Amino acid sequence: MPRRVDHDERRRHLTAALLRIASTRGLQAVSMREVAAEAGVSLRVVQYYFTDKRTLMESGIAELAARLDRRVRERAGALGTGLPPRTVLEVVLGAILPTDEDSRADQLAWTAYYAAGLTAPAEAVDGRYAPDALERWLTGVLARAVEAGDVPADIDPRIEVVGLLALTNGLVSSVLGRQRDVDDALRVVRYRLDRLFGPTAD
Amino acid sequence: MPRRVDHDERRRHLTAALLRIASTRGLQAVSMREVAAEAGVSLRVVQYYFTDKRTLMESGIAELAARLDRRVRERAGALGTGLPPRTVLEVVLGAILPTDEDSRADQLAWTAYYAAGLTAPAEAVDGRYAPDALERWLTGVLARAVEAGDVPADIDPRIEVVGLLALTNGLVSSVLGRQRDVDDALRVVRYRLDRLFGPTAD
DNA sequence: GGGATCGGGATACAGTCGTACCACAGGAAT
DNA sequence: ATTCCTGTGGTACGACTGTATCCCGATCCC
Repeated sequence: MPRRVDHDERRRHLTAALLRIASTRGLQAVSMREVAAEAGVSLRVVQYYFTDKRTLMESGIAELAARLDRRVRERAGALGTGLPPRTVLEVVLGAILPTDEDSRADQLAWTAYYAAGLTAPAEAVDGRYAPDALERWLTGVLARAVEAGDVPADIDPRIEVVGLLALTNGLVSSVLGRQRDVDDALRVVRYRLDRLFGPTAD
Repeated sequence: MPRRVDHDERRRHLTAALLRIASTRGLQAVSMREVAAEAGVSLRVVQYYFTDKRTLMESGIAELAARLDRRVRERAGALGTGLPPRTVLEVVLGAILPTDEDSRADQLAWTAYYAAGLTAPAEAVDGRYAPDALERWLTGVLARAVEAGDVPADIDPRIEVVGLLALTNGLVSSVLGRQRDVDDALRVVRYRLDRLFGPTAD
């Protein structure tokens, strides 16, 4: 059989299998054997590329964080710089919402990891995804909007952004739970932005 | 040995033990044996009062829903009727945030159940907690505030309330994850209400 | 007083889990 | 050509799981 093997490629394959299980059957359905079966390999292979289950799980959350981060970064980057702040906010917040099946699956897995981390501080989600960075970035964007007069001068950019991010997270949760669909969630976000930026000059 | 036993009391005791485990060590740490140990009884007793594990778990989420509901209802009720809408909203949303150790524990358990329900549709959280009822109630409150002129006439009470509830849920999540403390979260909620109700006539 | 029933102690069973270990095929290095 | 190392199949072990079964002390009904 194949001699020299690309370990990274192998690991990505297994990690993808792990996340597929996590997003469809939950984190408690993730066992080394299940991952092996999902990836179409033997248990030994999973053991070989991830010595521990802990290592395996960490690989899962790392990949997840990378995916979510990439999704936001891609959409923001695809629009270039110099966009109106209102557009930046809408695009970034919209990128967080689970708009297609892939992002829905990732957000499901992310939620599972987050919940697990809440009651297992050791393996917490921590600053992996670094929402703080996002928070700081958007706060800067909004602060510039204040200076430009796009937005009432008496707002607090920091608290506005914290609120917008919390709002979006809350909407994600309700979309995942199917209490609301994505379009409704987007409508709520746009409504908030409309009220923040005044009458829409759309 | 005690002969006739209060089954409901027994079940409440066991359910409390279950929730204690769920909120500290997570839902995956909940086994019949662990619940028995936490409650100081034998495995057989847990089996006796909850034939299934499924039954046990359902008792847990039912109790949780009752607690969260009671918390909101108590605080709102303690203030009587005829309060200004702004106060009602602040009190109700504040009652959702985990302000003390008990409510924090309950929200942790709730989050665990919610996450589990997302990937196990069969035993989903469903309409148990009925946030829809809350949503409708608050929408009515806000609609009356519009009529009374306490609030800009061009707002959409329904979307405002959906946004406020999503915001609060998002804040709960970040408070549980210790990215923010409760006071910060309360500040964000009050800030939003200030912007909604205009200059605070505090 | 004698069943019958309730409450619960003890233990067993089959399954799944993470992990460890042994064996071995086959290219790499010498 | 021999040796060594890498990748993988198979399997075993001990811990834990939910569930089932057997048993018995105590109280209630008659």
